Amino acid sequence: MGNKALTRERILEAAEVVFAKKGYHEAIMDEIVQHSETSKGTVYFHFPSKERLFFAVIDSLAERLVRRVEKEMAQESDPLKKVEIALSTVMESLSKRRNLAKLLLVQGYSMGNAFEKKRVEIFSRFAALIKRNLDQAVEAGVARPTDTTIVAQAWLGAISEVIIRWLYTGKPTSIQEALSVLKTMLLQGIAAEGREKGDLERVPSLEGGSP
Amino acid sequence: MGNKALTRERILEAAEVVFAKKGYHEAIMDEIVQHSETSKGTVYFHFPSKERLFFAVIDSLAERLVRRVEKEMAQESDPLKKVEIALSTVMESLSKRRNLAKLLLVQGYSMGNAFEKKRVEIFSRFAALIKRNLDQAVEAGVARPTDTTIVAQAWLGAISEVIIRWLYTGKPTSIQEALSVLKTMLLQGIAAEGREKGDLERVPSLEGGSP
DNA sequence: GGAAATTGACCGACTGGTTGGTCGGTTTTT
DNA sequence: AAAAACCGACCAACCAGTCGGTCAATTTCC
Repeated sequence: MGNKALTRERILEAAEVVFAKKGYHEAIMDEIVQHSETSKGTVYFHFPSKERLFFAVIDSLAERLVRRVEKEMAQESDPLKKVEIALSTVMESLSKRRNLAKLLLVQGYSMGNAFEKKRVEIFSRFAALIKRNLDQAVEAGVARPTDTTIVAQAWLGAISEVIIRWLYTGKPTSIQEALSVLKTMLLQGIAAEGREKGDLERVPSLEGGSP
Repeated sequence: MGNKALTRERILEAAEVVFAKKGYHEAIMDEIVQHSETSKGTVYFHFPSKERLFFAVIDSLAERLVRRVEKEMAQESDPLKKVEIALSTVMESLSKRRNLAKLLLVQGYSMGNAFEKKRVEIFSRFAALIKRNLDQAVEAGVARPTDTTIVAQAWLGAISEVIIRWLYTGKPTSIQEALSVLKTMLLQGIAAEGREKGDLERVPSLEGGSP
């Protein structure tokens, strides 16, 4: 088993699972070791500490998600649509992968203050992504001029909260529906006054899968 | 110093400070003991475990905040204004007391999964408070009909996120300003279509203190 | 009234389980 | 044969919770 990168990946995956399930403190290194089918020595050969391992997991997940959002957005040119797509993509990804959601939205906190920097850093990446397009929407006159930094943050907070609740209580049963309510509310919250009715109605519901 | 209630209170206050500063796991019982100027035996005489002590702190803070919000709302009868007041009061309280904000918004998570129930429970109290008045606003035709449960949750999430960021990065410098941007956005997000312009503009900025 | 017993609040030295991290050694790769 | 990757038994620090005990205030009993 001489493939370094592969072993590293196995450890990362095991860590993702265990951290998501247990949270930082309750995740025991030995469990990650077991789950990764390597050994303690190996884990510590690849990652210098529990903390760094955790960060590596978060980073890699966030990276992938950002990439995905950027890719989806690139398909579209209308700024308001771009924003919509960013929202949809984030919501959809988080609601489809519990581990991802738990790690990015919740478990980080359980590190205590050590995590704050990291969390701010990661949330900021998404916020920046959204803000950029909000600004364009404002410029195009389709969104009301406002502090887009705050709005972007607030959006993430809103999404985060609704998904967290869903993760832990199972309510609402249909997260898709909730997310579409959410999206309508968020978009209306920034809409320019003179917008036509249709613009908000035609929100493409996050695809509901196959019938 | 034979006053039981007083000692209990001292311990609660010490715990509030230490938990807010360090988070659950990094808060060491001995530090709370020291800070409370009692003894380990006494702390464990009043609270059966670290976890229970933490819950007691949170509960007491949440209780007080809910009371305050309810009291403020009682002054007003217009449902939309009530909702506004609820928003303002929560925002103001959280932004004025860092300990409160940290404990209610952040540190709870650091307990790991044990806390989720509690957190959901507490957030739900506030969400219910907001939802109730949103429903009335919808009925009165001043708010667009929508899933008010989701909206209430989302609002809390948005507030929470903006305040957390402010707590940890100090940005934006003026949280008051941010919160008023936030409030405008949230209220516009639920406004009924036919609303007059003035209704959203006249948002009473969270009092900015004395000049 | 007051001695004796009881109770309730408080104290802090100690402990034992838990768990991140280490290290000497082995296997695999180059 | 040197280096890189891997292994897992072991260690030591940390800290929540315990427990034997003090002391003052009440209550009981003569």
